Amino acid sequence: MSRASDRAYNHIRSMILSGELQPGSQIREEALAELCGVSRTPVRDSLRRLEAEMFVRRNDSQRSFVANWSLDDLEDAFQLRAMLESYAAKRAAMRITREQLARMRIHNAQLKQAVDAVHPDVPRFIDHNRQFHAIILEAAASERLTSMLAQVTEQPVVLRTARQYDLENLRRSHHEHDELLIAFENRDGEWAAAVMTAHIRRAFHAYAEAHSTDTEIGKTDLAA
Amino acid sequence: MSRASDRAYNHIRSMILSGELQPGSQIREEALAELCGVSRTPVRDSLRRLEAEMFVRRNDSQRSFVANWSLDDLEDAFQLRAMLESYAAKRAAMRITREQLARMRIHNAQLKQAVDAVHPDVPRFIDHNRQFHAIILEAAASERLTSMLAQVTEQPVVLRTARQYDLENLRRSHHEHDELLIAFENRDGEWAAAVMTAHIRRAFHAYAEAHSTDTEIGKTDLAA
DNA sequence: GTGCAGCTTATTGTATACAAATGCCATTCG
DNA sequence: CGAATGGCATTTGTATACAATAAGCTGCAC
Repeated sequence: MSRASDRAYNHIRSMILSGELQPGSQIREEALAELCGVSRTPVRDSLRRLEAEMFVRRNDSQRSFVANWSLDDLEDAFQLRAMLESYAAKRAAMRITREQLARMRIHNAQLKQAVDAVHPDVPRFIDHNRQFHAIILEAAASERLTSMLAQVTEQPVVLRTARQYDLENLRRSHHEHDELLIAFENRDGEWAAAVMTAHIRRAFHAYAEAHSTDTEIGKTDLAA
Repeated sequence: MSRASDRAYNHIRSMILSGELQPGSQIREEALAELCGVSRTPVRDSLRRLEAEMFVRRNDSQRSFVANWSLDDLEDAFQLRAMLESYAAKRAAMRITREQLARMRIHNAQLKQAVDAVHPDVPRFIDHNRQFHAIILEAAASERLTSMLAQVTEQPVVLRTARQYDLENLRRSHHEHDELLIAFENRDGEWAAAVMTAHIRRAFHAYAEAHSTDTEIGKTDLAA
């Protein structure tokens, strides 16, 4: 982390994810270099990486822009995520350890608490949800899969405002996680994969519905 | 293509795929820079890209190495490829044009000729096969999918010596392609996806079998 | 007033110099 | 004799300078 290159990468990436760098806006190496307090060299390194991860795009005259996804792109990403994460579940079912299962149960209990409390804490839910899924990926033990999933899982925050999923949906996630845990305990990869597919698809539909009703955000952010 | 950076990228990539740069061997920026006739800067750019595409790996002290895949990694790649390419087939079924179908038929006829001739021409088969699959990807029209598939489709040549698939297997590929074409004509995405899954899986099994009997290459190339 | 030409400016590409870090080897001390 | 340590060599990281390219603008001609 002490490398300027890594700092620049993380900085830029988080600026994209947080929406600080707006989708579609042009990126100038010099400007980012000043922002990160480094020279253009590490910024360029970072841009190449982010480009490969499709967070950054370039036009034919080598100008860089923050990726701006259409709703189609987004649905495509969710489809890919459903497939990849189901595959992860299948692999994980064969390899997962008791210790990993225990950690998953903890996170699942925590995310349940987060939405069942009198004052629901959605960010906390999101965090434990993320960790729950991360353990599956860890158990799947495929570097390639991990890097591919990163590309379709992390998305700019402007496209998934925190309050968008209603609590009912969040609670259903919790129950689907329960079912995943049972599938893992039985080391039933097919079952785990099927549950995961349903889980991700449902999440997307909830998401798409929330956005189709929210015409204001939908119109402005999802326009090409 | 006139950019030194692109030239370096293509050069290094092809050296990896051809086996000229052996899996596991260390990469020194300076050496590659001389080889490509450029400075270290574009070489570094290329290495970052190739790293993101998992053709190049780095240890914890920032040294780069040509990726060296285990048999497990390879099977993993094929599984991913089966999923991704099935998804491509599904998308393609909805979008493919008459013109694209026509081109696919031409390539399929050509690859049939290549293996049915008195002197079978395996490289020619491979080329038309590649183009056949490329058209499906083109019809699927998903950039993300395209870049992901590139990572699991292109592999060092040392791991797939030209003669490895016997002609019988190649002919079966031709017939599976025929079935894909019918599925596309009927715009039946599920069918196309199912055929594609079977197609890729069979190809992997033929491949794995050829390699398990060829202990010499298997031992030397697939060792960690 | 409109369109094109050429220049000006902004931005990226490349090379090089130097700094930092890593690995290797030899030397020394227990 | 083995392990630890210090310094040297190799390799990568970063900054900067300059070259090349593309965009934008100004002014001229029609």
